[in-house]
Amino acid sequence: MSFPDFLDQDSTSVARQLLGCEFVRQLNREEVRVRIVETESYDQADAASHSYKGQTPRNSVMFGPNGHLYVYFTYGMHYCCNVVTGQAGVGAGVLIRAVEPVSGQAVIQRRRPVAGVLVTNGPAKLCQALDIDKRLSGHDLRQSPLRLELGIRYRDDQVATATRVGISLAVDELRRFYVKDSAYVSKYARG
DNA sequence: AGCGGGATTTTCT
DNA sequence: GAAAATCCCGCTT
Repeated sequence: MSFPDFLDQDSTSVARQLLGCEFVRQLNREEVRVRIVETESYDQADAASHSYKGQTPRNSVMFGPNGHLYVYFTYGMHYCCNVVTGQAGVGAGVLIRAVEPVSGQAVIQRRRPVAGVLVTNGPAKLCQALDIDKRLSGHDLRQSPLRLELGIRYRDDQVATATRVGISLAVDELRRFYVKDSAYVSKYARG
């Protein structure tokens, strides 16, 4: 598998295309592979984005080269991770909201001893499962110990578009994408 | 199935 | 000093 070649595009377009891509995490000689099934896009013109008010020490990774990982700490307790998109100098990225395990389930289970889909069906849960924290913020996803690879490709009829979760600004924008038939999605649109 | 609160600390006003 | 791109538990319908 190879590294995605579309990360220089608009973050909303990238968010759709990241569905089906895979994270490969090296943890103490063991490999964990997960497939991305839910994403949200953020960029500088977006009032809900960390980058909306310009570059700060916290969000500076979003303004760097695409293909790096932006990890932020929130609610006093949780880490969430983004794939940085677009051109350097512009603050944009895609929040990874849910993944489904492909291999290395035993390692995930050890880090998150909960049942079923609860292991990775949310942005902070998957960071806990994959041992992602601030140490990996700014990491280049072309390299170990955390790589991003092309995986499977979903057809448009397998993908739902929806509003984002957990924000109070720009709440109506359709910037969230998820795989309709995945049990690991954090929140399904009502209907 | 849905609501409400507590945990806990970084970041910016 | 308040809010935060969340999660988990307990209680109510």
